[in-house]
Amino acid sequence: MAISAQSAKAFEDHNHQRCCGEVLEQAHKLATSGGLRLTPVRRRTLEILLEEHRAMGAYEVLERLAKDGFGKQPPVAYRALEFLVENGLAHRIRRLNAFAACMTPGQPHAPAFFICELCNCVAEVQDVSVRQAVEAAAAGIGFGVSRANVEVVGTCPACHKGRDQ
Amino acid sequence: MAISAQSAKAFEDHNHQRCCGEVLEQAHKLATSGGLRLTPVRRRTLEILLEEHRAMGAYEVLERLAKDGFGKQPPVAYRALEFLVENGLAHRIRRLNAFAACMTPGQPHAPAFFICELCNCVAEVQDVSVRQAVEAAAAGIGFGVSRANVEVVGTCPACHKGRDQ
DNA sequence: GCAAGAAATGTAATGTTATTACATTACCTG
DNA sequence: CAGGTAATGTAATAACATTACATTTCTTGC
Ligand SMILES: [Zn+2]
Ligand SMILES: [Zn+2]
Ligand SMILES: [Zn+2]
Ligand SMILES: [Zn+2]
Repeated sequence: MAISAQSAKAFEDHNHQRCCGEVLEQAHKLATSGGLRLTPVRRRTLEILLEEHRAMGAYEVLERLAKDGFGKQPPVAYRALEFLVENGLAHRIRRLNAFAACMTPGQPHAPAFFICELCNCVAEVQDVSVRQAVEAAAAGIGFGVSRANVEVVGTCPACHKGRDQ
Repeated sequence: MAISAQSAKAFEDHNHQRCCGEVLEQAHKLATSGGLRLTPVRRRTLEILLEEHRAMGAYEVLERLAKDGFGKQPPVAYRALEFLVENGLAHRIRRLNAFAACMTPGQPHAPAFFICELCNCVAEVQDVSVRQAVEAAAAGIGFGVSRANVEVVGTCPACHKGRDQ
């Protein structure tokens, strides 16, 4: 049995201010050490994604950026988001046509996303056993994995509880 | 270790005529026994999806349907596709904004999709261990799973071989 | 410091995917 | 065959995403 289910901050009571702060700091470190340019739009985009543990559509991000004085056209948001995704600072959630900040930037990645269909919160979990199962299945059919999306829809602990009343 | 990687027809030499035929027959059975109405548009849509082991966009399906004398507007395709998905005769591949015929309709379902980024073919694999890993991860964070998307991008056996020359 | 090139940003236009709303037709049921 | 329900057809629009190109900012070798 492989190591499984790490903490899913999104579903736990936690100091979110600090939670964001840590991720932003980590992002900053990665930028300086890795030669990435975390420009104002990009940084602001990451901050916006970090505000809540949920995914945001590109146009929702764009609206926020426009209010903050950045450009008003879709490429402004899409470019910033693309940069974040390519550099491991955000993830794209295909199921939602949306983006979420990465909660463990810079670390080895095999994320699974758990999306609550009631409150829309999204938890990113680094789960080795899911990845291993995918790799094993791929090996069984001679498939070479380059990227895997694991997106699970259901109810988060809080909403799950509420529903059973 | 759980049972893993069943056959992935899409990646194997096989009698595809027969492969389609079986799925269509199975779909027909399900329809009659389950009280589903597999109307002409819906049946034709399924046939179109079955022609190749790849996913098709709704507008691509629509074009084909229109040529066959059905309606020319998006809802024609989207409705037929929605019907097929809801009744387990097709799957939606979020990663591709596209749809693929289900290769094992009527049977218990925990599909993972393997998408070749070179030839665009898509294999549907019923893999218990992937599902188990997802369930375990979910249990670990108190999440109640209702649906899971597992979509893996990479290279299929044929393309993988070709690339190593 | 300052030109030349590269990277990032801003904007307009357009392409692609998906849904809403409503009229019409086909189907079932008594 | 009337009355209700499910399915289909069409128009309009919404939501998501990309291309193309002008402009600015940053870097780098001199
Ligand atoms: Zn937090
Ligand atoms: Zn991550
Ligand atoms: Zn086949
Ligand atoms: Zn299936």
